[in-house]
Amino acid sequence: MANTREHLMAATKELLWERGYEATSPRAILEKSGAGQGSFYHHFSSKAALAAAALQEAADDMRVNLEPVLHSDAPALQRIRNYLTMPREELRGCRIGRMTHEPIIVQDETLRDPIEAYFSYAEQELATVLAEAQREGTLSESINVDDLAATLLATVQGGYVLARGFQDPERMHQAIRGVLTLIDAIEQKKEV
Amino acid sequence: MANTREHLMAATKELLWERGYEATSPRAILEKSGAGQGSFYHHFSSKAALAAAALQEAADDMRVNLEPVLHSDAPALQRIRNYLTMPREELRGCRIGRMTHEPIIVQDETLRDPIEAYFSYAEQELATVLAEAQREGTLSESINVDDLAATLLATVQGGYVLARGFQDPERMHQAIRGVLTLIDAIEQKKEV
DNA sequence: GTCTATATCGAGATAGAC
DNA sequence: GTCTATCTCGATATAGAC
Repeated sequence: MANTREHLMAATKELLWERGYEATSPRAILEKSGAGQGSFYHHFSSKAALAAAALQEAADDMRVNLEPVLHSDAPALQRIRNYLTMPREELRGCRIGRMTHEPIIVQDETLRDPIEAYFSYAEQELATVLAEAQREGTLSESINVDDLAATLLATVQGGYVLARGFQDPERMHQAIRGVLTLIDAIEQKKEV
Repeated sequence: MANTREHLMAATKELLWERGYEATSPRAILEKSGAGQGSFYHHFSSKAALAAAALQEAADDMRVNLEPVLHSDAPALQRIRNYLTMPREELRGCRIGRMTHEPIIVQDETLRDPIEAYFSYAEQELATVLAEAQREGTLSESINVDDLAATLLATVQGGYVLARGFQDPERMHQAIRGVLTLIDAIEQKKEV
């Protein structure tokens, strides 16, 4: 197989999402990917190395999903709403955010890097769109866009936590609706 | 030791907070608690049974922290602000929320129960205080208090995720500031 | 680049003495 | 109630042949 490496990566991405890092064993990766023992340690020096590569890919996937939503030709504040309401796998949790509570991930530079980079990217992008909304006149200039961007990200991340805690996707939607209501309430109507 | 059981519980609460369920081994619990093998399985039938008891206690602790903040004699909306800004161990994460991403926790009724119960309690309490704010005239009646309560909880939970992802407590504060700003913006000034 | 065999260690629990 | 000994299994690799 020329693409054994890809198979290993794909299996690892799935397993990390489902079980996290510690609970994902090389054995499980081999079974899911169909690769053999030898292939694993031929392509990657360790479980950590494979996981780091898989996390990087997962973060890239998420960027690819986010990009069109925040850069459509809709008005800025509408793009923010679109971000908040974009389809999500509520019960599976966030592939990136779910890793943050494993000490081993947070302590290992290589493993934490893709996570921090993704969050950083997402906050930046959101803040940029919020700043556009200010220029368009729909968002008050008095709002700190970096803070609000963090709030939006946090609401989504926390929404996943609630959905999983209750085992009910609706709990995430509820949190999202709440923040949408706040945004509606502060939206400045443009002169006509 | 008459209170070996308590020592086991206390050690487990700490370890669950720090490492989560799967990564917490009976061995580690014994070392931290100072108890011996025999005591563990004398007092608890399994690791899961001990963890369930420990999670229940942790949730109770959190209730005890929350209660005075939401039931002080401050105006309702101020109590909400106090909730959002109460001191937290940002980098340690939420003792309850951090568990939600472990499949084994979510699948086991006994383990998920204390988590769901705590979230349910917190949402209820927040919603009640928000409804008081509506009666006091500082919060618009058009706001759905259940949705907003979910948003507040989610912001805090997501704030933990961000703080851990960046390994920076400030990231949580940022998210909190953002939602405080929104609340300030929608607050209805009472007639004087 | 992939395979099978082997090694070491800790997890999670049981057994039976004290 | 607590102790020490023991058991079984899976995690995470390494070794060396093909």
